[in-house]
Amino acid sequence: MAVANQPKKPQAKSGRKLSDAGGTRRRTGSEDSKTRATLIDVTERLMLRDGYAAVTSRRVAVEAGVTAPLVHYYFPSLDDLFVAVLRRRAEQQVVRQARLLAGEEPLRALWAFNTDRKSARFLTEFIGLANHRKSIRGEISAYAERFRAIELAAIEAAVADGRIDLGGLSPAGILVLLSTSSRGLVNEEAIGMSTGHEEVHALVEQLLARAEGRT
Amino acid sequence: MAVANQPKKPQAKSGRKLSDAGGTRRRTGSEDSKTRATLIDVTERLMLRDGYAAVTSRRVAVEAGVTAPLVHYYFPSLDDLFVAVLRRRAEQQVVRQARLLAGEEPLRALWAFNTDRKSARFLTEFIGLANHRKSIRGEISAYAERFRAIELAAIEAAVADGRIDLGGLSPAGILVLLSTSSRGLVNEEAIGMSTGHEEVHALVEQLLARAEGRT
DNA sequence: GTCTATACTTCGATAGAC
DNA sequence: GTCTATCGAAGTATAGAC
Repeated sequence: MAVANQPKKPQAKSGRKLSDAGGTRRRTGSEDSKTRATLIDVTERLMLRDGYAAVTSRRVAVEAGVTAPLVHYYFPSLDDLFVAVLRRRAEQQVVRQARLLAGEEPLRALWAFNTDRKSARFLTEFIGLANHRKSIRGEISAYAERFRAIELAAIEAAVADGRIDLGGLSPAGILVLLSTSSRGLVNEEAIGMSTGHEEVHALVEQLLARAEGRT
Repeated sequence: MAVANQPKKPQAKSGRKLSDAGGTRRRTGSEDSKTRATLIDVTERLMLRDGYAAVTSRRVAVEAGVTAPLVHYYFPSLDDLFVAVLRRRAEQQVVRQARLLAGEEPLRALWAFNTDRKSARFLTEFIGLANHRKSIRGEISAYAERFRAIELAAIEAAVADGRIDLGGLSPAGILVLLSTSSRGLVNEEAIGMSTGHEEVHALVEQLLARAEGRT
């Protein structure tokens, strides 16, 4: 008999809030702790290598050489950890993106930016995460939309001053088409698919050449 | 968060095997059991609603109104369950796809087929799963490549007999471009993104009209 | 300010009773 | 052919010692 799982306490049931619901906030590690940064690094690596579902406090702890509870000291809940990764990454990307889009060939830059393995994989993981953890969905889609808005503005500006010529095609349409397919390509590649990939790259290059000149 | 709880068994560390590694296969439920079909139904629903990471034997059991061990009776490991979902779904889709692609407007059919919410969400979940559970990655990408090959053949045939005119653009390139972006669109939509979506649909319609005629 | 001890829950999976 | 009893590992999270 013994030990059949007794009904435990009502116990806050892990209600998926960021940090703390509204009362007694538990203590957290300082923003500029080296350990904290390491935890974010490790989480990034895990997400890229095995997907968001592979991120657990224990695994992050092992990879970082610390104990699991320490992870919760810096990030009370896993959602907090994911959000920290998202924010750090987004801040870095905003800078990189601005530099790239300012050049003579914004479309080509966009394609390069979005086919970057790391960026594409990240965005995909976060989209999957947004679907799974509704509590951080808003944060994720807000960032994604923000990037898109910046890119759209860059393309529209380039069309306006004649740096690129889309032949009358919608800038927003082209942007989304390129963004989504670059992401898709990288994800397919990651699982070993390859049919048609070379052809898309050639096709896109052809379209970019037509819009921005040069072969 | 669910995530694999792999037994630490000595068992050939060569990675997960489907069903049984090589000896004593445990008993399994019959292929045509009603319960078995229900478990696959429930798993599909869970994957669509909360993502692959939300699929646990316990959750599946609750939703199906059975006990958790019964899930393992039909599907010794969770990977077996995922593979069953994949196979059943793929078989259904092959039929649907063949019917659609045989028509006068294969490109339009392709776009419709791939922007179907359920299909797109599924493929995305399986790609994520392939990344997370490497043991079934091959199975997943093999199916995806098989679908792509069929689609490619359909497009090439349509180009050959003049039903569509791609203006010299690569059929494989166009195919991958449409497939990846349709999937991306659906996923973005699922998390609440919308910038540029209308424009892509219009853009694609424009391109399809050019290739297959008609407005 | 940082980390350890530890609680409690849920996981995948198995053995063997019905 | 189906389900109960139960295991041991791993999961998130909290309290309180340094």
